[in-house]
Amino acid sequence: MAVTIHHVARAAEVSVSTVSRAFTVPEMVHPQTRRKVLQVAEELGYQPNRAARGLVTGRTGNIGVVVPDVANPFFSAVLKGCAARAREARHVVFLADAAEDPRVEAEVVGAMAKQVDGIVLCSPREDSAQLDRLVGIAPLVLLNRADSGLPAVLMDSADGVRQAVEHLGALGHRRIAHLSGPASSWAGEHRLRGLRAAAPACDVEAVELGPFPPTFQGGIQATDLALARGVTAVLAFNDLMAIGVLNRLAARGVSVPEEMSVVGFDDIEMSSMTTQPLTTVRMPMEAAGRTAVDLLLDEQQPGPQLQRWLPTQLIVRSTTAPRMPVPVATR
Amino acid sequence: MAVTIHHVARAAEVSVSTVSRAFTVPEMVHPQTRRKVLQVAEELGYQPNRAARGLVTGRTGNIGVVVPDVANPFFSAVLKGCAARAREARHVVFLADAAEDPRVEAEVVGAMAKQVDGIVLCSPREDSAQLDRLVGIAPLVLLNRADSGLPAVLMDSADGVRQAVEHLGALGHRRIAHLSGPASSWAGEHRLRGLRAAAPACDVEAVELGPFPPTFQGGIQATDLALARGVTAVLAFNDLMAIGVLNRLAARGVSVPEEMSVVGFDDIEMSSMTTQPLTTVRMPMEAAGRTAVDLLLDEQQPGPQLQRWLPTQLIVRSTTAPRMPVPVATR
DNA sequence: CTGAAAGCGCTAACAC
DNA sequence: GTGTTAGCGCTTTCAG
Repeated sequence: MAVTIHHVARAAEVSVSTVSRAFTVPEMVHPQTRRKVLQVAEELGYQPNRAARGLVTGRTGNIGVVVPDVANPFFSAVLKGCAARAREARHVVFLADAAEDPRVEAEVVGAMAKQVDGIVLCSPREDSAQLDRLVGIAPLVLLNRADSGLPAVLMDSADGVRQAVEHLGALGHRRIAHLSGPASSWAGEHRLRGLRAAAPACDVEAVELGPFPPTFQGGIQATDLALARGVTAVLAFNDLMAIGVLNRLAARGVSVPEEMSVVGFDDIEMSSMTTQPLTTVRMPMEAAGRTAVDLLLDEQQPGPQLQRWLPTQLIVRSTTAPRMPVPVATR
Repeated sequence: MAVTIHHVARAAEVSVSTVSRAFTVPEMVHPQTRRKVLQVAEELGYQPNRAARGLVTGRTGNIGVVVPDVANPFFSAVLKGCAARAREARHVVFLADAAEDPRVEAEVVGAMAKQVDGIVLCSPREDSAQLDRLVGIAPLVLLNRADSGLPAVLMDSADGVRQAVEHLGALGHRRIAHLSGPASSWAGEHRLRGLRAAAPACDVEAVELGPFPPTFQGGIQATDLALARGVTAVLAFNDLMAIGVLNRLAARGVSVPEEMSVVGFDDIEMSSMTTQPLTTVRMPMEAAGRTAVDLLLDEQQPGPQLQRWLPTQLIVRSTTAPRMPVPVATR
């Protein structure tokens, strides 16, 4: 086995508790002793076993993060935020990819439970009842969903929708399509509510299409439906879909943004990676990850229903108005 | 505290050892006893504490993965592969984002060391000496780099370069630029060797440019240099750069692939997400992650210098030949 | 087949 | 300030 606290104690000619203290409460040991202990530890290459420590303290210094799909830029950005914040707090991140499967989600929560101080559940796919059963297994924070009275980090995408609709409305668009993602998506519901509130207020008609898979292919598939409904703009569930839409529009000879405006959600990097004029609602994903970890670390007293809303912002890349007559106020 | 093995033992009216055995060596306990134990455990919601188990068995059931940047699609794909393979082996993944910083890399290896059965180091940025110091702290597997006699998973990108050069050469390109990424990249070195070997053989002249940051911006920056050197094709370090190149070419009014062919490395998803004719060398990243975990799990006897090479493949999306006169064999 | 007991590496009272 | 000791939750001899 590796070098333990006993080896250090022996070599430094002190007791194990002194070594332990030198690491955990340095100010409690004589400076000289401390120096010697730390030096010996360094020489021996001693690193405290965090698992053993966790066993007795009850706190592990690990943060669990469960995502539906690491390869999804949305979640890898969240993950990056979590990892960064965790590191600042001298914690390490435990990751599980739930492969979009609710059962796997529950399973990994169980597997990580005792090895972490808390778990960030990103856009969990399970239903409320399943979620309830996880409460108590470990401190939980939801990201991108509010449920089961758990603390949650949420993005105000309803407001993002509002900004998008307002923008399009101001340009003269009167009929826009909303391409929804997976039906079970909490964020999707939330956006839809935002859409239904914003559309009448901006004098635009919202055509609700979907659900579609939140992918490039989903975008392709959705485009033809949108085109058939005679809209002049589409609001896609995420950037992957939006890029699919752009591709399909190009294939069908529809020019963007002259004949059709496209607005995407989620990922800022992605939109900078297409040469197409894609307008985006920027979601602060990395900040969301950081905030979720914050909540976990602060969680001394389980404040009931603690929710943190993060703002979203419309990034406009194209301002072309639709070809239809733009109504002018006549007074 | 949560429900421990003692609670189960008490409730099932057996000893802790029996409960333990029911989980770890089921065939060693009487079927009837086993059934009862497992049932009671289920009812109580008991989950073995893996940290405690690890303390005595020496094996934790955790796999550590260190990546320079989770948000990079290349690494998130690797991560996905690792997570998938780990799950199959009933292991969990411990993730650390090293933020492209060699020091952080060494640090997190230390932090994870005792909590994992082994660590996958993805494209480590540290130099050989620093790497040497990590050997022994924990079983290590390198991904995308060969060094310090450690087992490694490598992608045969030199062969990918060969395929790309051969392809371009066959189309009549005689002068192509190679945009390299970070200078310290092992994979970069390896590709460069591939390039230098392939270019003369295919009768093309390779203009080596760089190093550039392996980003969208890096591509922008590199493009102007490439253009000034009068090449008809560029081979970008990765797809992010390639997309930057495409954007910059568009901005400068250079049409692709008529006036310039662009070949990228790495990410297959990415290339399906641009409407531009981007040809790619496909890197089997997810498979690489899986393989790395395989190596870790198999690692009974530390086989000296065990290396696994994964094939790469050119995905051609555009076959336009350059405008320069194509040499025709006259015989 | 099952139970009792000895730790895994560490921290946290409790003494000195 | 420092040492001693009792566990944290679990597996694993060693006896029955």
